[in-house]
Formats: sequence, C-alpha cells, structure tokens
Amino acid sequence: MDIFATLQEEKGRLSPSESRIADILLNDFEFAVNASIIELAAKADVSPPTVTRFCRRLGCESFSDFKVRLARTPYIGMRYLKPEPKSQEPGDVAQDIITKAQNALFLLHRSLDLAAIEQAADRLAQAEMIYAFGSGGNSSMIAGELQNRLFRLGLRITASSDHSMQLMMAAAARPADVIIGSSFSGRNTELVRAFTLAREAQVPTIALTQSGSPVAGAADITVPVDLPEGNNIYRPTSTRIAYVALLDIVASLVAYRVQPQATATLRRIKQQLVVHRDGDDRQLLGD
Amino acid sequence: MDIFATLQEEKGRLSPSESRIADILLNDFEFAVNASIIELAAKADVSPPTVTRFCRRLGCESFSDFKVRLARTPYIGMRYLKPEPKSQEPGDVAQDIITKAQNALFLLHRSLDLAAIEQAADRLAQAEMIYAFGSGGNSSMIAGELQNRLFRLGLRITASSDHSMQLMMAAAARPADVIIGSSFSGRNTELVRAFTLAREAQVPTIALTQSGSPVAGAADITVPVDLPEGNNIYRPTSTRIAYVALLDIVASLVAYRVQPQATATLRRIKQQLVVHRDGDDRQLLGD
DNA sequence: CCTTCTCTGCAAATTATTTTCTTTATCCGT
DNA sequence: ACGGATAAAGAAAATAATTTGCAGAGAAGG
Repeated sequence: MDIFATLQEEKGRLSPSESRIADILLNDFEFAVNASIIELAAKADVSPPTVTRFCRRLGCESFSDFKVRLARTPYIGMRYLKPEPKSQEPGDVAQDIITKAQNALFLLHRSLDLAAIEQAADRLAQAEMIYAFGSGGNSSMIAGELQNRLFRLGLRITASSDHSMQLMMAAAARPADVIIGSSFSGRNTELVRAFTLAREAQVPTIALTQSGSPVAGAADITVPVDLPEGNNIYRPTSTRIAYVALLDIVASLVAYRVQPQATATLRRIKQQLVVHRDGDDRQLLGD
Repeated sequence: MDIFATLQEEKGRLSPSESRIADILLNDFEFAVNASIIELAAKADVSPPTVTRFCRRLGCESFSDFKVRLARTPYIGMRYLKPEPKSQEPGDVAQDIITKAQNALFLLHRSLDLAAIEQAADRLAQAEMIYAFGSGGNSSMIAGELQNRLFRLGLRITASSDHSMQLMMAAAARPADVIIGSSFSGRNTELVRAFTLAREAQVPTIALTQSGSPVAGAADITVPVDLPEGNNIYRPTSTRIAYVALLDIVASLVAYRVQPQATATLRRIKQQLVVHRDGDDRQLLGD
C-alpha cells in the first residue's frame, strides 16, 4: 500500500501538527522527498519527534522507511493536480506524456477488478466465437487489438467498429459465443443496443468501460476502467494506454487458460513468418 | 539522469570495492533501497566511507540523496533481468504486465531521439497529405492510431496495412506529402520497398522502427524505438505501449504546430459528437 | 475541579553519516 | 629493483540525524 493511499484513509484522524506535515507532502512533494526529518519538521513547524510519530502512524517503521516509501510511490499520481506542462518543447511534451501514461498505468493497477478480469478471461477462453466491438477511434483500436491478441491463441474472433454490423452480429451470435465491447466514455448507445440484443438472445457480454455507465449496465460482466482524464484537448488520452495494458492482462490470462492450443497456434504463426521473411526467428510475432 | 544510467557509464572505472556495491544495487535492489549506509557497507564488505564516496562518484550529494534517487528511479528497469512472473494468478499477471509496460515507457523516455521527433513533427505538420503504413497487427494498429490522432488536427491522412495498397499509394504520393511507416522488427521488406519507391519520387518518409534496421535505412527520418523484448511468447509485447506513447508525443508536437487549425477542427468534431449523443460534452473526443 | 487522555516538545540517548587522517597497494619512471 | 607519486580503502573522530523517554499543556469527560 502506498503512502498517499494510507494518508487518504487516515486524513480525518490526524492531529493539527500531523495535518501540517501531510499538507507539505501533498503540496511540496519535491521538498518532502529530499528533506531530512529536521528540515521537514521545521517547515511544518513541529518537532522532529512529531514527524517520527507521523511516519509510524502511516504504517512505516521509521522516518527513513517513510522516506523510501514516499520516494517509491509513483508520486506521479500527484502531478494530476498540477497545472499542464510547462512548455511546448519536445522534451517537456515527452516528459508530460510519459508521466501521464505511467500515471494512467499506476491508477489502472490500483483500481483493477481482478475478479471481473478473471471471469472475463474464463468466458473468453471457453467461447466458441468472440465478437469484439468498439467504435469512435479509440475503442475501435481496442477491438482491433483484442482480435490481434486473441486470434494468436487459436481463438475464433472477429472485430467490428461498424454499428450496423455490430447489431447484425449480435443478432447472429449464439449463447456459446461471447461479445466483448469497449467504450471509454460508457455512453456509446449503439453498443448498449447491441448488448441488450445479445442479452435477449442469452449471448454473454463483457464490457470494458467506466463502471456505472450505461454500457456497463447493459453487459453481463463489466471490467471497469475508471480513470480521470486530462483536460488539454490537444493531448491524446493516456487512458488508451491503460486500456491496452488491461487488454494485455486479459489476453495473458486467456492464454494461460488455452495454453496447449495457443502454443500450437503460435508455432504455426511463427513458422509462417519465418518462412515468409528472412529466416531470422528472433523477430516479433507479427510486426 | 537516473542512477542506473550513470552506473552504466561509470561501470568500467569503478574500483573493486565500488563494483561490489554496484553489484548489490543490481542484484538486490530491494535490500539496497531499504538499507542504511552501514548495512549496505557491511553487505558489500566495505567501509561506510567507501559507500559515501561511491555515491558522490555517481553524482549524488550524499548518501541520503543517493537513497532518494535510487528509490525514485523507475527501478522497474531492473526487473527485466529477473525471471518471468511467479504465477498465473491474476494479481501476479497484472503486476507483471503493468511493470513491463511502465518499464517500456521508462526505457522509451530514456532513449528518445528528440531531434528526430521534432523533425518528424515538422514534416507531418506541413504535409499536404499523409500516408500511414504498418502491417502485421501491431504496426497496423500504430498506423491506425496515427490516423486516429492526426485527422483530429485537421490533417489529411489515410492509413493502410495492405502491402499492395501501400505500394500504390507510395507511387501516387507527391513530394509535398509524407509517408510515415511503423515496423516493430524493422524487417518489414514490403515497407522497405514502399519507402524506396517513395524516395525515388522524392516523397519524404518517416520510420518508427528499430534503429539500424532495414526499414530505418530506407527512410529519410527515423524515429528510433529500441527496446528489449520479453521472451514469454504468451506475453504480448509491452513495446506496443511504448509505440503508442511515442505516437502521442509526435501527435502532440504536431498539434502545437497546427494549433489554430486543430482547435477549429476539434471543435467541429466535438460538436458533432455532442449533437449526436446526449448533449453531455464532458465525454471524450471519440469513444 | 479533578482525572484522564492525547498531543507535543525538550533533552538525552542512540544511531547514522561524513570528515579527516593514515595505511596499504599499485603504478610508473629511473 | 627502488623510490616516489597516486589512488583506494579503512579506522577513528567529528558531526549530524533520528529516536526514545519523559514531562508539560491542554482538551474531554465525569
């Protein structure tokens, strides 16, 4: 558990002095990670022992343990609160995007619903046919990636970003199949319609979307993805990265469930590539 | 600059005692971040002053500065050396994938060629028409994403994962256009062919690929992506995540270069979505 | 108004880190 | 091979940081 999560929980119960220490952590992380206990105490206007006690309360062994944990928290999370990047310099832009992406991964990891993911993996592994739906650019990429990942495991899967096709496919699907759909906003009403249709036909549905959203409500299994979004309209959403990672997790779990079949399929695919290319089999599976 | 990068540079020049300290950092990171200078010295079989000197040599102010930097490095980088994940439990798999992804982002950030990126962004921003090429699943996703990101900025762009189409498009392109292609392996010979064709027709080309590879050699501008790959064939490549992030960086820089145009285009796109959906404009640009 | 509890700082004790100084080992030119 | 220079590394001392123990202040509750 990281420091800031604990801090969140304990917040109400902190004494005035301790709150002042907490404020410094939140407002001046840079100072806090680099400060000695004496400097930190001075800045918070408390005595060093109070800082030690504060650390203990947060579940740390000692001040140095606290420092290490503090430094190790993907403090990145804090930056969401900070204003947008300083400049348009490539270095700053790169730094900002990498940070946001790492942050998104961190938040994803913290909020993963493993039970839902496992359920989804079970269903996918057993499906006779998988339909992957997603529209609007980002989600269509996710649907495509699902196909890209899962066909390699020997699963039967098709992806579609076309609403009309999705409806027809939902109508054609059978109870042994699975429909999996992605919606970043959770407000893709056409996807809701397809899910509803599937439900009537007893076809199981999995949604990768915001929890509590219409899309989530229409699916049998929801793998929730709840991340805050940046507000710079020029900035592509780091949420995409989180979705791709989530998808990797799901695909990996599916892979373990269908392992023998997957190994054989992968071998055939790889062989095909090697023969077709230049015989160097160190290359990736698919470019 | 992070500790491990410096360590890499200094490696050859370290004395025996210092090498022993370095070994501990590399082999037992967990111990190292939590140890006091005395414990670390004892484990390395050196005296505490030697540890202090070691820290200074690595560019740190003091041992505590060293500790903080050590703790803050996405130490994740180290895990590449470690064996594959412990189990098939969802929690472990998730942890492993998130770690690998963060690691990939970290390595990407460290190795970014900002000059090349800037050149690429310049070219893209000025292009009359952009052709995005990529095949084989992963790279076709990247080509699609390029389109998904850049059309929003008001740029004219089409993506293709079809080799024959790519050749025809390369032949149809004019010198004021730009061809941008992705290849994870750098060995996509069809892409090399398309680039070569483009070069003959004086159409500028940009490659997102491994540096030193055939694809890189055939392009005018190469934005290098050089990352080690995991070796678990069931594991999708975290390199994809790095590519997506790289693409975000490029797209952001392009956005700044075409800002007025982009703002107008984005407004129109957003308006379209709001009207078409339920009038809630807090939703993402494209699902 | 007293008791009791919590919060907090002070000073002492402990522990950690750095500095200084010295020894040892190594390298190089004669 | 021999001295001298230089670098490496430890011992001990000095300094700084951290924790502990204790006691006072103040609030809450009877």
